[in-house]
Amino acid sequence: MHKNSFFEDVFEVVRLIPKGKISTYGAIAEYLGTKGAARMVGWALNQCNDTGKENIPAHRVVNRKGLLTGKIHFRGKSMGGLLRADGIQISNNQIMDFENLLWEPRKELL
DNA sequence: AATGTGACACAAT
DNA sequence: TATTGTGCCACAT
Repeated sequence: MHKNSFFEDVFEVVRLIPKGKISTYGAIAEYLGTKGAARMVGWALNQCNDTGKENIPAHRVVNRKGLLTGKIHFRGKSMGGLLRADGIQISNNQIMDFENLLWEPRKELL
């Protein structure tokens, strides 16, 4: 069952984030059973910039405070713009109503 | 095989 | 309350 690498697991979970919702690095790492690998989740998502992984809504993953810490790593379109396209409101790199929009795979995918 | 890295998370100050 | 420092784990080199 561990055929997929950690990165691929991350991609798979991120792909499941519904439009209009967002998740966090820590929540995803925790769901994958490696709670301490939150940083690794971000690094994995960095690979999303590569062609072929454009289906992955990396913009829906933020840190646990709802801050768009990863926006600087986006090439081309801005992270905030993509989130707004999902109907999410942003103010000063902070997702509005963050807690209400949070999608935790640990709960949702159970 | 060992060391370095990183889009985090948390505790201590 | 805001900063700072440390842990953390899987991947890259």
